[in-house]
Formats: sequence, C-alpha cells, structure tokens
Amino acid sequence: MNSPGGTPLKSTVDPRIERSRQVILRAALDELGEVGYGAFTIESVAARAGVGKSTIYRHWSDKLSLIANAFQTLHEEQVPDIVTGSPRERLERIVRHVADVVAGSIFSACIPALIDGAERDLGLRDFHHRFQAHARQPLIDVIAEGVATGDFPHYVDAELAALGLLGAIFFRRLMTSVPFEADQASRLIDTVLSPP
Amino acid sequence: MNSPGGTPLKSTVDPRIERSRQVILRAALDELGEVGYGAFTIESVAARAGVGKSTIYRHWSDKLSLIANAFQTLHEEQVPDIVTGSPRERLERIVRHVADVVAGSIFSACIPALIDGAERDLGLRDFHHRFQAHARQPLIDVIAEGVATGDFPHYVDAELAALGLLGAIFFRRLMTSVPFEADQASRLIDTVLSPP
Amino acid sequence: MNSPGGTPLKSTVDPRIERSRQVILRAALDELGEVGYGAFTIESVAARAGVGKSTIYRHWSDKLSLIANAFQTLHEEQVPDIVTGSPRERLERIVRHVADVVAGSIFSACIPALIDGAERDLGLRDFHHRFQAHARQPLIDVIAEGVATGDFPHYVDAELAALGLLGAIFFRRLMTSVPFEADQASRLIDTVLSPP
Amino acid sequence: MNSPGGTPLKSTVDPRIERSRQVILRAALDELGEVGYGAFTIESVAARAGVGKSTIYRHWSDKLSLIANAFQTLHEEQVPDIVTGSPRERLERIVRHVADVVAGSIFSACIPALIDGAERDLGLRDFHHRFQAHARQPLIDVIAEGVATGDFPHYVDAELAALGLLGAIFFRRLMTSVPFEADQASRLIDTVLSPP
DNA sequence: CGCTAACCGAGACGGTACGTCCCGTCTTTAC
DNA sequence: GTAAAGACGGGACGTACCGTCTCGGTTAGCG
Repeated sequence: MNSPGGTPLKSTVDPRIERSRQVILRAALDELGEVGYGAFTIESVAARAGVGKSTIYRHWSDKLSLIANAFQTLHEEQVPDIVTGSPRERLERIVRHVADVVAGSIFSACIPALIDGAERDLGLRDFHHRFQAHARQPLIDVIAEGVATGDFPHYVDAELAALGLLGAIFFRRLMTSVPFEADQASRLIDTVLSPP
Repeated sequence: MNSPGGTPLKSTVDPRIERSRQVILRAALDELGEVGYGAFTIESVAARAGVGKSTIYRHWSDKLSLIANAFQTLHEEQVPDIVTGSPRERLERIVRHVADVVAGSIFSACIPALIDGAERDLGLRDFHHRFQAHARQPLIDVIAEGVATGDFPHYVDAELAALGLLGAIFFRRLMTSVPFEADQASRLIDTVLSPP
Repeated sequence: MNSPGGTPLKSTVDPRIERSRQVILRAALDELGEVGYGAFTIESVAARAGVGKSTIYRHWSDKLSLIANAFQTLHEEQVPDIVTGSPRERLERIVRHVADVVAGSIFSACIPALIDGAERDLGLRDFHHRFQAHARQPLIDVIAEGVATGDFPHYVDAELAALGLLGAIFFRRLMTSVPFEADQASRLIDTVLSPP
Repeated sequence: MNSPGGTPLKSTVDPRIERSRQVILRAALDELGEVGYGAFTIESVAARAGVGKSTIYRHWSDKLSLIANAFQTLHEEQVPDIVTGSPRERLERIVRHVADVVAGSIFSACIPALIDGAERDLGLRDFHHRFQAHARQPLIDVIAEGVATGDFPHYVDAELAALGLLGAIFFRRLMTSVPFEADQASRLIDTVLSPP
C-alpha cells in the first residue's frame, strides 16, 4: 500500500482519491510543523484537512507512514544547485543551502520527529536513511571532484569530509541551542578541507 | 520561628524517597532503551520498578520530566579520558570513546528520544543542550591545544573542527544505517584536521 | 441547503448506539443491585457489558448520569394493578405489590443508592422525586375514592394516608432489619384507615 | 475495635487520645454535613481536624466506622420529650420533634449517607438499625398507652401506627422534594389514628 | 442519462495510557 | 512512646487518541 515510487497500474484513478491525498498530506505537514511529532494526532490532521479519519487510514496504514509519505513531498523542493563554478564554490553553495534548510523550514521542524520515528519503525527508518543518502550524494560528488582537480588536499576522504560538513550542521540543529548559520559555511569548509 | 537555634527546617529526608527515585530512574532508563520514547509508558516503568504509578507522579510531574531526570543520571558515566600523550593521540582516544558510546550504550539508545523530547519540552531541551556543551568541551580543548603546539594546522577553528568530528559520528548514528565505528576514528581525524 | 426538498437532516441514527445503550444499562442495573452504589464502578460495568470504557463515557457524562438513566429503565415494569373490586380490595392489592417490590427486586436493591445519589446530584434527585410522585398517585387516587364511597372514614386525608402506608413499607426497608411483608398489608391498612 | 457501646477497661486513657477523638468526630460531622457522603474523604477530615491521617486510622478501622461513630455523638442531643400531658399531646410533641429533626439538622443531612452505607457495611447497618429501634421506642410506647387509655382506637397496632407516622416523615425527606413540616403533625396523627 | 460501485464524512467501537485523587497501610522523625 | 507528616502500592476516575469498523450519502464513470 502506498509505495513511495509506485506507478498505478490503472491509467486513471478516481480523482477524489488524489485530491484526498493532497489535502491530507498538506494538512499533515502543517500539523507536524506546528505541533511537532509528539502532539501530532491523526484526528487533528483529519479535522484540519476537513476529512474523515477513515479516509486517512484508507490511504496510509498508520501515523508513521503518513508522516513518512508527507516527508517525500518535501523532497521535490530540493534540487537547488547548479553546476557552474569551481568545486569549492559549488561546495559552498551546497553547504549554505543545507544550512538554510536545517536552520528553518518545515523539513527542519520535522527532523527530530523523523529521527525518533525511524528508531521505532523499520519502514520509516529505511525511508529516512535512503532519503539522507540520496541528499548526501551531490556533496560527496563535488568533494571527490575537488580532490581530483586538486582544489582539495589529496588525503581527503570525500565521504568522511561530507559527513563532517553535514554532521556539523545537523549536530548544531539537534544538540545545541544555536543552529548553524549559512555565513559560517566558508569557515567550516576551510577548517575541514583546508583553505584554498 | 519554631526552632530556637535557627536550625535548618529539614535536615534529612525520608530514606524511602531516595530509594524510590533510584529504582524508578533505573527502570525508566531500561525501559527507554528497550522500547524507545514512542512506546515509553509510565505504567510500564511502574511495573518494571515494582512501584505504584502514583509513586512516580509523586516525584515527577509527568513523563517528560521523568525522562529528563533519567538522562541526568547518565551524566556520571562520562569522564573517560586521561591526560597522557600528544594532542593527536588524546584526540583520537576521545573520538574513539565517543564513537563507542554512540555506537552502543543506553545513552545511545536514548538519543533519539532525547532529541525528540527536547523539541517539545523546554526543560528537557535545556538539559540536553547543557549536557552536550559540557561533554563537548574536552574535545575542543584538546584541538585548541594541538593547534597551539603545531600538531594541527594553524587555520583550524577548534570549535568547528570539534563540531565536524562529533557531527560525523552523530550523523552516522541518526541519519544512516551504518554507525560510525571506532576504527575509522584515525581516518576521520586525518580528513578533518589533515594528517600528521 | 443540500437537500432540495427540506428533508430532515438525520432521520435515523446508527443502530449500534441503541444496542450499546441497552447492553450498558442492563449491566449497570445488575452491577448496582449486586455491589451497590458505593462499589459501583464504570470499569466493572464496562467489563460486565463487554464494552470499552470509552463507549460508556461516549453516552453518559459520568457515573451518576449513567445510574440515573439506568433507573429510568425500571420505570416500565410498574403498572401492576387492575380496576376491579372495592377501593379497600384494590388498595390492599396495591400495598401488597409495593411491599413485594420493596422487599426484593432490582429496584429495591437500588433504592439506597438512589437516595444517596439524589442527595448529591440535582438531575438524579429530580428524576427520583418525579418518579416517586408518579408511582404514588394510584394509591392516593384509590384512597380518595374510598373516602368518597364511604369505605374509609371521612376524616382521612388521602395524601397523608398514602404517605403513611408507603412510608411504613419504605421505613422498614431502609431503617430496620426486618422488611415489611405483604401479609401484613391488611393489618397496616386497618391501623391507618380503620377496619371495614 | 471501636465498638459503639464499649466501655474501656482501663480507667484512665491518655488524654491526648480522647482529645483527638473529639476533634476528629466533630470534623467528620462537619465534613459530612457540608459535602455529603459521596465527597467525604478521610484526608479532608484529617486536614479539617488538624490531624494526621494515621491518627484517624488508629482509632477507626475505616471510613464507615468513623461515620457510624460520628452518628453516635448525635444521639446525645436527642431526648427532647417530657412526660406531661395526654398521650395524644405527647404523641404530637414527639412527631413534631421528629419532623423538625428530619427537616433540617446535621443528622438529617447524613441520613442518606447512613442508609447507603448501611447497605454495604454490616457493622454500620447494625448500628443504624439498633439506633433507629431505640429512637422509635418512645413513640410506640405512647401510642400503646393511648390505646390502653382509650385515647386511640382499640384496633390500632401501636407498632404499625408508629411505623406509619415515622414512615410518612422519612418518606417525605427521602423520596420527595417537599419535606414534612411540623405543622402537619396534627393532621397526620388524625389521619392515621383517627381524630380525638 | 441512469446505475452501481467506489469513495467519502462522520463518528461509534474496544482499547490503552494518561495524569489525578483518594484509599488504607506503613515508615520516619519530632516532640 | 505517641502523634504529625506523609510516602507507599493500589485502583477508579474521566480524558484523549489509537486504529478498526459500520453507517448512510455523494460522486464518478461505465454502459
């Protein structure tokens, strides 16, 4: 049910179904951002979406899969980056973007819920990990490219370096009271990858 | 007023209180580690501790403050490090220790719960952030020392570097399916702080 | 608005509701009769009725309104009397019936609970008093008729006489260890209304 | 424990004990009259009496026996009647007194609680019944005397007549919204025992 | 078009945990 | 050595949601 990437076999579905899904997902995201995971209730989402509770359960098996699915819809708003400039420049642009997103967005508001949910629900965990791996890849690629071109030191392990950069940003979001700000991106990159 | 000599009003407390607190906190930690934050139940803790539910509510106002308090008791098991060796050696020892703790321990099992709880409860958040800052400090210190002694490059920002190292470890724990292993500590340090 | 012909908005109700009400009221009466008002427990009623506690609270706001409502269902079992015979004969039949009911029946088992409940809950008190007035009326009527026909002394106040007869029966039930038995009905009537 | 009529074997008791008993009984009666049986709690009585909960349990085995004992202290305030006048006059004086007491007094406020409590607790029931029998006796006696002197008809059963008179008063208190008033005493007696 | 099947909202249902209150017992400390 | 203070295990309260399940009512799209 409700497989993230599955295309329907039937060429056309009842338009009411799609309409319900949209309304509910939107309401779920709003709710999650507003009250957080702990106070997130299906009944609130249903009320907010102007929909019966059963309509939600008709499309998602439980609370967590609704949340997981809602996250996917956020995925589309990514892909911010272009391919111009040196690896260093492109890396900085990516890091700034990540910092911005993590600093404040619906997505950011939902991260703790996602982390906790992933701990308890296998399906959600899988989605979470795959999603992160996917989002991490461009960063790794651009670092690897920079190592190849000599923009970054040869001893740099692209994967570990990407982990250090992302980790710093997420660590600040999740473990401290002061989130990482985009302006610090340059100094972070200098520290981790040595200055140009 | 009552006592002539200005003696403290309550010099000692009922020993049962302390005993109950210990038993309950222990049970709470066990429960948290086992079933996680989402399935954490006061009633289960009470049963596990062999205690009435009301005894728990007599000492903690609600679920979250119990959890917050339980975490504080984990604070004692830190202080792992010694002061011998070069900054590089001591840094690696610290990183390995953190990696070990994050890879598997009651504390590790509770991190997602802590992160999620901190998002909704102000008191828990404060505790969480103060606790992390405290635990982070030795790492920052040893990096700063290494920069001063020339063991690490002069351009390194100790705080950002510490963030990168810790962030990498926690990121792997929270956002990927493969936790960071202590064996990778050396390579991580090389990447972030350049090799010796 | 929606329906063109101005049809009632909700002609029928979910049949499950009525079914639940029946089952629960029955269980509540049984429970009341068995364990009494003091030990009457919503949770026991739920268990006895094979119903979730929330189903009870969905229909009744609290314990007392459930009890009050349960009593109303006893209202139906009255109407025992016919209209044949002299006033004296009919009076005796009524008194015997009351004595029988008060001596032993679910209703009788619940009287103390009802009296006590009525003392604290306005709604229950109203019901209790209205119910009693209703049940008292036939007795008053037949006495008044007897006074008119000369079967009873002219100085008899029908209402006070009815009170005396009923009072004697209830007093025995509530304030003594020996309930009034139907066989004594004749002598009671003779005493209060003088012999034929 | 705490048998209603038992005299202590020891000639002298610790005066604190007696003092505690008095304070607690007084507080219990006040509490009962104010909040009723349903909201009557030991903890409230303890607070009102300025006494520890355990002090109450040291003297009474449970809530009901405290209440029962409290009632006994009301017994002393009875004995209202004198022995002058004809049986009819003395009867009326007794009935008026009962009506007054039942219409409004701490005792009256506690009757429903007592009735309900007696239904569930054997000890309380015994006390209740014995207490009532005792209080009923003077009424029976004076009626019997009146029958003997010819003041009342020869066919009158003194016990049933007393039951009718008392029953009428209590019935009005417990089962109707209009309590019996002392002014109606004369007419009630006329109806039940025929006019002089 | 008109029918019928699917989908819908509404919300009742059996549950479970919440956090509160009070029970009656038991322990500790102060007077 | 008694009493106050109050901690304790227990259990019912009434509330909030869970995820499941009927209900009629309303579309949609096929025939």
